[in-house]
Amino acid sequence: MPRPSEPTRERIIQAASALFYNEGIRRVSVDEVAAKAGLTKRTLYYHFRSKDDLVAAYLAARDQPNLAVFRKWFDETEGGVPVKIEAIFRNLARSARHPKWKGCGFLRTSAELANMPGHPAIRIGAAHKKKFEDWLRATFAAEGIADPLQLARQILLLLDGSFAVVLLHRDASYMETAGEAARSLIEMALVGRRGRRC
Amino acid sequence: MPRPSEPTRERIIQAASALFYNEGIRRVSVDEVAAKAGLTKRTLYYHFRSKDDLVAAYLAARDQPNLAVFRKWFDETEGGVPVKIEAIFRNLARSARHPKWKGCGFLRTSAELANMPGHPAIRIGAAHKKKFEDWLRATFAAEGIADPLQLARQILLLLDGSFAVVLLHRDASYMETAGEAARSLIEMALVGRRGRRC
DNA sequence: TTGTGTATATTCACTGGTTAGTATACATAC
DNA sequence: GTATGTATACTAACCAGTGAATATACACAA
Repeated sequence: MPRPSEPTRERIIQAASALFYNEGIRRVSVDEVAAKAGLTKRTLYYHFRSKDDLVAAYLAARDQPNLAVFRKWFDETEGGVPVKIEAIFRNLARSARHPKWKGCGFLRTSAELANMPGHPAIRIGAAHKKKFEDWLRATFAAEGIADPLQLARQILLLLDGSFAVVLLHRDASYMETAGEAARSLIEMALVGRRGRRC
Repeated sequence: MPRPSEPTRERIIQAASALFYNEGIRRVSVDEVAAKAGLTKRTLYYHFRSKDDLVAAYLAARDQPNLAVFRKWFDETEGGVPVKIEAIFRNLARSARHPKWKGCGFLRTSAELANMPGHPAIRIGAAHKKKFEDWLRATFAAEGIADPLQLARQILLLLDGSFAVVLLHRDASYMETAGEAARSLIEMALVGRRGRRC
């Protein structure tokens, strides 16, 4: 089967994704990934230059799907922007209650590789979060909010904070608390939109 | 030197602390910790039952000092509670600009050990964050805020979010953004304190 | 149609290094 | 002479990456 190169590469990324997300980067060996993908380590090294490359590919494969889910949750919720953003947190809480949930793969990888600041996987994670931040910023700008970037960053901080806190305490209700804080901040910014006063 | 058992144990924890915080848990070997402490691995295993034990001791040693720093930053700042809390974030931003800063040791450990939910180190991390949350709750309760626990958790989410985001982007200004969000939320809660209306 | 060269894809078996934890013995202090 | 504390030397497993060989598909020539 020399020709169909893509399915093999895809299969390796799927295997790596499951293992790296569930057990962490350094805890998973290249042999384990290869075994899970149903091939040998040597074949894996034909498709990826190094383990670091594979880690980067694992995160790159999660970039678009993750963003798409957030947008979907936003779009499918009826109501104003505060409610639609809060819905993202509520849906996230629902995910986080599944026993296999283990936080945000991007953040956990950046925590585990904190001593390698230039690592390709960290750059991919940073770019991913920037994309989400920019989507929030554009959403708030369309609402006429005065400082949409500042608000976008505050919501992002609440979101990533809830990933960290829920992972530590294994208590998904923190995500709903974060969602309420996010709604408050957005509503406050909307009220101040036209310089209204009490 | 058989007698002075405490200094040896202390020295091991100091060495472990520096290495685990800077490089992560799984990246640091017990041999490295022993070497940094100036003794052999066998001696280390006389004082600690296992590497997991040592990791737990590393976090336990950071519990009280960390909380003390936050309280100090709060106490030494002039002004109301919103400003005093914001000062914590500003001081944290200052720390985070030092090149050796690598986020919150508790959160990074919980991210790295996410597949071992009952690990003693994770329990110590969770207890640490609960103590901070409770200190915030008591502080807000003393101000007569209606739901002090909810507000405490929102501030905690912003704090831990800023640890995660700043570690990923290496941009400490997110901490100041989080501080402004925290101040907004507290001020909003203070205004609503007596059920005031516009 | 058939033979053949070449790029693609895969495997087996290995290297050199690391790692958590231990068996045993030795030293010091009281 | 016994508790405590330290060191040497070891085990058994693991792990990232590689050398050398092999198998398949396809393009092109005879």
